[in-house]
Amino acid sequence: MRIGELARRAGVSPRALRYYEQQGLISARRSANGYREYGEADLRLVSEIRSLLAVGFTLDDARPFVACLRAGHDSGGSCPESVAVYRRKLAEIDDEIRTLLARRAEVAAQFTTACPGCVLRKAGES
Amino acid sequence: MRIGELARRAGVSPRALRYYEQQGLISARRSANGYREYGEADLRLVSEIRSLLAVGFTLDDARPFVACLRAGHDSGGSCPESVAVYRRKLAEIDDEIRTLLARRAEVAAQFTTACPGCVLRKAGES
DNA sequence: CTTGACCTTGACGTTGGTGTCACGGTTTAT
DNA sequence: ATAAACCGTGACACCAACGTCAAGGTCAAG
Repeated sequence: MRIGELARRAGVSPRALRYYEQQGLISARRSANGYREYGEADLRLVSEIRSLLAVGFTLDDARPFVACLRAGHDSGGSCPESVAVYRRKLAEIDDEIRTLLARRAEVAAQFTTACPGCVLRKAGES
Repeated sequence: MRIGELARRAGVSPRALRYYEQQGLISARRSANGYREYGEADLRLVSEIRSLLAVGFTLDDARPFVACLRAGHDSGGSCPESVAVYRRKLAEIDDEIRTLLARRAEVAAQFTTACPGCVLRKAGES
């Protein structure tokens, strides 16, 4: 199939697919006229990339997963490198959550300090 | 005082101060040679901006706070517009926290699905 | 034969808050 | 007088994942 069809089936833009290729995540053989030609396996690769991007992974993070699928594994996340990325990502997310919680507390503190009483009323006045 | 001194005292770069001015957050009179000349009040404005940026506010968010200080209030957060920003920001942060929690759960789910058993071991194998 | 839908590469725009030149004038100290 | 440190404006670089033209080649249908 050509890029337009793969894009439709995967729910992405052709531009995105060219970008993934440029980043070395996917590849395509070329037909005589220069058009990219994809197989069914590529749909799986793109789907994997998409589901990873959807949960906050970067394209770089997705690399080991794609490599894992290409290596013939039925799951992109079953290779050691992918597992490492999973762990790192979970740690990163936990970090961000902690940061946000701390930030929330700090904003709330600044708020009450700057305008005591405002917090409880719906339209605060100084 | 000139831009270099204000920058040092506020712990920012002169570049940042020029940017704040360009964004309409601070202003400076010019001495005969064209140099920006600041007063003590400007240090307070910049400090306010910094403490807001530090907790994830944008420069745009900081605008009402600066206006509030300029209007003579002793706290940048005591004006109604600032209070509105505080509320909005708290809501945004809460949203981000919820998003991150959901994302964390989803990543963990993908992880266990892709590689059941990997989660518990330190060096997972497929 | 021409419209129109598809494909190609290349390159700039987006977002925020600066960093980092370039190029030139001013001031201060020696 | 001259070097060092300061100031000015203007403009490109950054990060990520594309969107959106530009300018053109390809191909099937009518």
